[in-house]
Amino acid sequence: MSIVSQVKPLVVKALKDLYGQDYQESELTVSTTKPEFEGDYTLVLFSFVKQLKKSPEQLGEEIGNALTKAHPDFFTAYNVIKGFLNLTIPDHYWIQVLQSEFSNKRFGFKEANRQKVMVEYSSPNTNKPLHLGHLRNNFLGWSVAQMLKASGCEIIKSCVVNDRGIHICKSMIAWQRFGHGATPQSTNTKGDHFVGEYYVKFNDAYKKEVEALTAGGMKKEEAEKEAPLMKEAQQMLQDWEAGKPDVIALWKKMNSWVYAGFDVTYDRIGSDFDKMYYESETYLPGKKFVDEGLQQGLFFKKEDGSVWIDLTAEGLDEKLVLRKDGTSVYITQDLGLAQQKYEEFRYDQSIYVIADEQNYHMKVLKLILQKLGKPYADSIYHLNYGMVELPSGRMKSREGTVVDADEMIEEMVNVAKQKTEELGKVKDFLVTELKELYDTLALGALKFFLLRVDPKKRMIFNPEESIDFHGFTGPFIQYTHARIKSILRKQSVAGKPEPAGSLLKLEKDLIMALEQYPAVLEQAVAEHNPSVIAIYVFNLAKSFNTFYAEHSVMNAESEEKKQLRLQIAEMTAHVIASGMGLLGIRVPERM
RNA sequence: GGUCCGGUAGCUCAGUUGAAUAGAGCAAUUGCCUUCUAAGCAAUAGGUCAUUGGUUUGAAUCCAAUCCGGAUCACCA
Repeated sequence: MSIVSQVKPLVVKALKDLYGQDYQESELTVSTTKPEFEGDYTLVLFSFVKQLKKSPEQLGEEIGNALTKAHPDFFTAYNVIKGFLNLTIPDHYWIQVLQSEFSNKRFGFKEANRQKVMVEYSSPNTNKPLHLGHLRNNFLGWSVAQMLKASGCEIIKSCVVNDRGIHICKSMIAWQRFGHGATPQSTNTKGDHFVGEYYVKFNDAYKKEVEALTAGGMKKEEAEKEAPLMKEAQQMLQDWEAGKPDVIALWKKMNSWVYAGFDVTYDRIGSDFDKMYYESETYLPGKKFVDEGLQQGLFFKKEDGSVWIDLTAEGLDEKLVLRKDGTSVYITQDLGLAQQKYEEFRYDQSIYVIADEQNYHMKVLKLILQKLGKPYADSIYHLNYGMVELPSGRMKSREGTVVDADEMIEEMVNVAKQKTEELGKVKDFLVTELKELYDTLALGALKFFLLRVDPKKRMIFNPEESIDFHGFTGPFIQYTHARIKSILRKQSVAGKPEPAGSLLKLEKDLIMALEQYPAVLEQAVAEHNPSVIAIYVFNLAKSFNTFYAEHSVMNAESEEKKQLRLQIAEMTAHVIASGMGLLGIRVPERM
């Protein structure tokens, strides 16, 4: 149990005993004491002033006095400054916390709670390679799943592959026209990049066709519809839906190239899935929702045969759920997929990791399911995150301003290699060890960079400045871990160390920080927010480095001190590794 | 235009269930490697918390209005 949750009931009781007033724990503000004041935890007194009709100073004295008298083992001192009661918790209490948890690898984690949570993330298109935005999605989804697992949930990670539609046909047309039988193998290109190039080629050629038509006097809008390439793509989509064998064969071939490419990237970044869904298989079942909605009178049919739902009462618009030609739209597919997922897994919660540009879509999806009375409707949670932008603005595939995921990782590995070589600390590493270290550092830097910011916020990525390896970064934390491990290799913790009397300030700071890990985890899970962990782990690492520069572990003043510091070091390493693990970041033993 | 999100140091971001002098990192300046890894530590400097008004003992945080930026409101997915 965290300190705060132990302090609060004692304060409530003191208030009751002293003034006969009942307060809820939620009415109390208890936080760690600011470093410039004496004490460990602080109670804010202002909120009682009015009701109890006493000055803050007087209240502080009375409560502080009562607490230290009633619990001399827990509160050893207090002071009152302005409206704040600062309480001191004795060293032996902190030492006890340390000794009971320092070797607990599951510190902060919870036992299984029988909650089943589905996390859908990544969800790529098969017509282009992954970019920086996808990486944010992947890292976020994977991390949130890991956090939920640590909090006791059973997790099903799923991925919906967008493998059908007009955009896929564009790549196919372009390859037929311009490919001349080239393959990823023959051109030595990663499959997803190979197909992505044809998507770009299509758009270039299409643009030219449109220009030619408008030059001939046609309106732009009309030209965009009449361009031969577009007509060809549309025809291909129809052929695909009709199951025309040669089109299906081409589609399968090109998709297999893309999947081979994706697999390499997923493997590299550590994304994995328990269940794959393909839109080519799930886009049809949604249609039965349309019948259901019509029967319930929830949907209505327009004269042209298209089906709609009226959400104006909810402050939204009329939303199309079925085209006039009877084919399904995006929302129809998603309705069907939600049902399919629920039938298969009977989840308690279903988390969709999708960018915030789809907030409206997800709102409508949930609303429709609620109106249809689906039992799983309320358990849908849209974990929305902001776009990753460049200093010049939003990334656009068509304008070639996307930061490609594979290239990004490669560049990070190069930076890691270069910096490591400059420092020259790992000359005795084997080639395979070096490779692993560079990967660990590169991905650590990249993941930390993308996860340290609140997911809900848009973030700006500046490729000029690239990603740093100093300060608030993954490598900084990884370095701290390696430092600790270096000590522990030289001197391991003895079996049953004795309490070491009083604590120095920096020792206590570290134990206090470590003690907060479970509470931090809880908050991060509640908010579905890995950045809470990232910030915490960074501050912990910083505290350790401050301590490290000031005090020696190996040459501590006494054997007791040495054991105490070894315990602190070991627990710090555990918590760093644990927290980073929840972010999907590995920590090296040496670097 | 409707709806939603955001605006904090030169830059990137914390802090937003109201609480002490608004915090980090980067960039800048300055010290510290003969003892556990200097990818580190310590220090200096940098702020009209978009603006105005309100609520409050107390506001970056809550409310209202305004300004600026973004997303979305497709028979695309």
